[in-house]
Amino acid sequence: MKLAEAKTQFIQEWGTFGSKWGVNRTMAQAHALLLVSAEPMSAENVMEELNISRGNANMNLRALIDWGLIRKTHISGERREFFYAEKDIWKVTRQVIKERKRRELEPLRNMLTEVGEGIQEESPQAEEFKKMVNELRKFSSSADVMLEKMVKSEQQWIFESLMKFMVK
Amino acid sequence: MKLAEAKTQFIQEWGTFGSKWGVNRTMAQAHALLLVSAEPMSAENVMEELNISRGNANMNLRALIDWGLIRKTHISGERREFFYAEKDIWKVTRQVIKERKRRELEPLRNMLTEVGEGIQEESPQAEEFKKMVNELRKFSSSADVMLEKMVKSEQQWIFESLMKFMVK
DNA sequence: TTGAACTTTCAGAAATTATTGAAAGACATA
DNA sequence: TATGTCTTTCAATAATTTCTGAAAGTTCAA
Repeated sequence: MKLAEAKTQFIQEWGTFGSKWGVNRTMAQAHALLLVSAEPMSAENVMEELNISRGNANMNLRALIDWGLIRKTHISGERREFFYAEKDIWKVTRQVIKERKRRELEPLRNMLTEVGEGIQEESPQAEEFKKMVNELRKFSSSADVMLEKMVKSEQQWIFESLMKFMVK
Repeated sequence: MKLAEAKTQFIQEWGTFGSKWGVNRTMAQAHALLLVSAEPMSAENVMEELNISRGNANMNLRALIDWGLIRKTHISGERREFFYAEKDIWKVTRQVIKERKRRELEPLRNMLTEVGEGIQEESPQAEEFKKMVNELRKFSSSADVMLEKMVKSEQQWIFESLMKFMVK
């Protein structure tokens, strides 16, 4: 297998994977591209590699910066900006957890609190609703604590530790 | 807050949440609806509650069955089918992990193996590519083991245990 | 075996999401 | 402050995803 084709396949499938998880396909592809690039890339490079427009490249690179997954840099003698990805996979994972938690999990938890409170009705329907909302709230609270620990942990050993612990 | 409006908000936001994670919004809404329903519901009921067509209701209820999140049942004297959701949140979580792992993580891991093997080239670019693919493979392997343990675990205590363990 | 009740399918339509490209903006140099 | 280079924005357009509804399929009681 040639490098170019392996790289293309990697980028394509990473894009597909991203889109199954609600991430813009192009954003995921740009991330994949930078992850395997030995050098920082310009917006121009990214446009060429992914066959996308300048606007699209700009928007998705900015989104990756907002997600904390890539950064801008400058190369001496060059005017334009270059982009490079965080390559430590554990750091990448933590960052993704952190952002998804903030953007998606926390609003959901707020909603659960909101809809769980202040329902006076005591019909079986109301009880069932309150019970489920409460179950979800308890669960999300545990998950939240766990994810927060992961975000703050410096090491990937969490996985290994968890594995050992759960042997049983 | 009235039950009806709390329920509507819950269903809507659950749908939004699902769509951010790559789950069809209507499928997530139907799941939310059944989660908080005290009784099994007919397709007709679901159509009315969510304001969707028969075809849409049918497809999304079937998808939920395929995901192992709801089941069909019969009510004596009734000809049509009724649907009810698994309500144990830990079981629901395990089932979602199991399915996403099977549908999305495993193909990705196969891809990593495929593109990582058989690249002869030894340029810095090729080395960088191979290194990253290998990092991802190692990481996904750990994650895979961890998720498999979670899927097989009978208890939600994993979270609590993990929390204690990680105190540090 | 017929037909009423219900379920499934899927081609076309609608809604949503993503992309383009041109214009405006920013910045550095002279 | 003019000019060239590069970046950002966003309205219009395109691509993708989802939904509808009618027809076909299934089931079952009579």
